[in-house]
Amino acid sequence: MIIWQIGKIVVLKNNFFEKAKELVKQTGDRATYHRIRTLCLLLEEHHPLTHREIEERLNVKEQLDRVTLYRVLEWMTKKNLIHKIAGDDRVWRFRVNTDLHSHHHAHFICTRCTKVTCLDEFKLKPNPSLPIGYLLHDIELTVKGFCAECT
Amino acid sequence: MIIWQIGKIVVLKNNFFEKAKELVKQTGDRATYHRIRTLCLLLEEHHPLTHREIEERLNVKEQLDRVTLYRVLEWMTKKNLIHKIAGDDRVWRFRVNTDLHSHHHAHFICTRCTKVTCLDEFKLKPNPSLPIGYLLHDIELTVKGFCAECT
DNA sequence: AATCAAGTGCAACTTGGTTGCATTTGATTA
DNA sequence: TAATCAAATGCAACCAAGTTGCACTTGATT
Ligand SMILES: [Mn+2]
Ligand SMILES: [Mn+2]
Ligand SMILES: [Zn+2]
Ligand SMILES: [Zn+2]
Repeated sequence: MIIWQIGKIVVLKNNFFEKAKELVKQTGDRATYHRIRTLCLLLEEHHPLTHREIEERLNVKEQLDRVTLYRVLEWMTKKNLIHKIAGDDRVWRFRVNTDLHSHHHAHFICTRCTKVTCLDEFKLKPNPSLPIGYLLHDIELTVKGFCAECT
Repeated sequence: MIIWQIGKIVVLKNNFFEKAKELVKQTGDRATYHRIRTLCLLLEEHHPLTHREIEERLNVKEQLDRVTLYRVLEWMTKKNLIHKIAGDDRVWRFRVNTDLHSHHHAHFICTRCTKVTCLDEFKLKPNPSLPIGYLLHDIELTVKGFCAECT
């Protein structure tokens, strides 16, 4: 447990590496270094990240092939450790699924700076009416506009 | 005004070319052949089309450069003649904006056949609460699952 | 320590979309 | 009707996100 202090803001930084390791092991698949490291990063983050952003952050300390990262992210999505969000710039953004942060909420995307924010306030009604024969898997609600910094 | 009959279903096919021409002229910008032709096609269609799908349909009769089509679609979006929908396959889909078909409704995307259907039934509440400083421009609600043909 | 499928790195590829620039065209004007 | 000229188009080259194939490496199991 590390404590960061930025100005007057105190941030408690939990031991995300151990948490990530545990979560990866729980899937039953191999607990590889890159899987743990990537999940660890996503656990730390407060907003969804693109493949590029993740790659840049991870490559600061140790090299990681971009194809491997694509496969790691794909695997984590399949294992429900993370979820991905389709942006207006045709780029996926990834965010960890925790108990607190399920993917049943809306996302805000700033059309000026392209940053994505999760709108946890927004609750969606779980069973909308669909045409006959249609099967619902997921609902994605995206709000577009300018964020506080871009207004 | 042409009438088509498929089995017992009678379809009235309006003069979309003249309608398209009129709509393009109303913008004040140049009423070019490709703009009119593309809008004409989208007026006829019952569901959103990708750039590819539009290109294929238009190239049946006369050649049209793909870059020009990209620019025509971009222009029509800017002029609010059409709107585009972000799909899970990282491909834009375009659909005409008519008075009846505003873009304030939800879209269903089949994750098996990738077809997109407009859910005109779905109404969205117009003013959701956002964090302070955030400015809303648009809401996009996408429902994912299997369509009637893929279930 | 030996085993071997699962995971990784690398190169080559695919695809949707963009950019720069020379040529053509549609509305305006003479 | 012909001249004009910015707007629109066609073409080639480019870009970036994501995928595929295959040889090499590694983590769990024995
Ligand atoms: Mn989210
Ligand atoms: Mn629509
Ligand atoms: Zn912003
Ligand atoms: Zn389908």
